[in-house]
Amino acid sequence: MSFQEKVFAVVKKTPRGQVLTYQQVAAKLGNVKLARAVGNALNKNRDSRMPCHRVIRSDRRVGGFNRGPARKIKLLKSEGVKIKNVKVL
DNA sequence: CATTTGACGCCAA
DNA sequence: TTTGGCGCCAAAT
Repeated sequence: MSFQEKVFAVVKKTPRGQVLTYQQVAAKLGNVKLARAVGNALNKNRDSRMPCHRVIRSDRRVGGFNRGPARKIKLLKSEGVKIKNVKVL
């Protein structure tokens, strides 16, 4: 199982309305420092069935996304996650 | 095989 | 509070 597949699995588990941090995902994979690689994996895989918008930064900012925060924020809000500007609650 | 890239995280100025 | 710099890792070049 490749690194990205693991990331994929973890993110897929994320319940609707809940968000994970890259750090948290990385921790599940065994090492917190993998946070970067996690984001990288999502970026490269970009699977449509992968709720990558539920993955945020540890400082609670939305973090990276495709085409500005709007897209991700919108999706998150649709799932019941409230956002204050770029901050996730 | 050596470097660069990137959706991160933390700390010091 | 906002920058900038450094460390860390996987995948792409």
